[in-house]
Amino acid sequence: MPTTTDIREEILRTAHDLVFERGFTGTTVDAILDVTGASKGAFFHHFPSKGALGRALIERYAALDADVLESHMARAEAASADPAEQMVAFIRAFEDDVDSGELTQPGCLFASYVYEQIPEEAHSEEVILGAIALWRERIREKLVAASEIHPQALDVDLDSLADHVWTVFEGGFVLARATKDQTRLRDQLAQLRHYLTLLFGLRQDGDGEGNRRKV
Amino acid sequence: MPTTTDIREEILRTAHDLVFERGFTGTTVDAILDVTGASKGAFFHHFPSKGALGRALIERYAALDADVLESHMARAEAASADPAEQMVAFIRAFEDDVDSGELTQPGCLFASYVYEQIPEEAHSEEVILGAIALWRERIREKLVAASEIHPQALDVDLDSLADHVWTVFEGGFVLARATKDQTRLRDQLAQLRHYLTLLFGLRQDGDGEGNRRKV
DNA sequence: AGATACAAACCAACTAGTCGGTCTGTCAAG
DNA sequence: CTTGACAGACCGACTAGTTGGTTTGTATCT
Repeated sequence: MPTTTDIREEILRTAHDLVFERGFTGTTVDAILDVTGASKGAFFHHFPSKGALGRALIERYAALDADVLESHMARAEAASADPAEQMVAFIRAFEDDVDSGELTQPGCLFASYVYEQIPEEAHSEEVILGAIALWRERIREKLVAASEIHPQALDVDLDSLADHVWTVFEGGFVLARATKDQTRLRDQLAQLRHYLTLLFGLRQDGDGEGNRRKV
Repeated sequence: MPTTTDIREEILRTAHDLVFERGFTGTTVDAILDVTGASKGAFFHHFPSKGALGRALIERYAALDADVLESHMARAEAASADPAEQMVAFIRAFEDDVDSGELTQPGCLFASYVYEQIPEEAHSEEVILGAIALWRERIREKLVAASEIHPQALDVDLDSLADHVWTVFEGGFVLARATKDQTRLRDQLAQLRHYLTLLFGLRQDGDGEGNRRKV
């Protein structure tokens, strides 16, 4: 028995898809209504304004993002006790995601928001900043631990190195979007992985050469 | 004596600024008119449609982008004969740009376009793809030459490594935009530089430690 | 005269948001 | 068990303002 409030989730879902590919400003309320089949009354019953939808969207996205971060990190932690190896496994987990076609369309709602003017009432900046900080902190603790075990080949700033992971993701998203080729994202993540491998002096792992074979 | 057709350039300039911070869809023709003081007739005299403006904007941006690529590469080539050192100098040139406050607002019009639905008639994809290809090729030749001199510490794919430079720029832009802190972009470029340094086994250069001092 | 480079009023389509009303379920009184 | 009061979810026509784009007119230059 479907509860009535499913319609809010339905709106959120389709709104996410539309905004993800057309941008927030480029997505009209009517377009969302057309796809969901919901009425205008229903929409504005659940969201006081379009800006409020924008807020709900990034919050939802940030929560999903945090889940992915945590689940992939947990997987990496299970794979090895060495924090440096964990970071490598962490990155590789995302590469595997791309290969297994996990991501339907690459991209990041944060970047999308950052390049647009989102209604003030959405207060998207604080959500985005929070997400960035979360990645930074979670990864930084690994890097600090890693640098205590492995002598760094180069004395790099671990704060910005932590950010670097996020950065390569974002850049990879843009590249994959522009070229419409998801494998480009995976290759970029591989480069990031190589950097960490070199920095912490790890031996090359499983897949033979540092490169992926072309698919 | 200003020629009358300056108004087209004026429109282009202000449109760039507005689109750069609000996105293309979020920038109305009227808004551009308000800032420039131009009339609607003037606008549609120079541009058959808003989509045509979008086209002119990326073309212009791509040309500027190519100039920056070439000028910075030329500077790097003048600094050293070693292609690996040139790449390092190339990256550092951009870091210096950030430090000297060259960039008023960080970001990339390509990324902005990629995250929006731009009118078809703009054919922005081909321009963006061309810009990416330009960076890829110009940098790849350096990397290939570098790998012939310096044994790579890790056998990475040079094609995707060439893309990686572009990727880190794009990611750095998003990071700097989200945090409204340009130094984050510089730090990300530094990480990229460190990666290349490690990969080609270069000695650390001028500024002592691999990190920048905090500003 | 004819082309170029504008200006300004104008338009149809679309925009987010509103508003009166309906439908459904719940819960308490009779 | 029935009835009636009430609340939340939802509908869809409507509106005020905005959107990209057009039309008509005009001044200037060749």
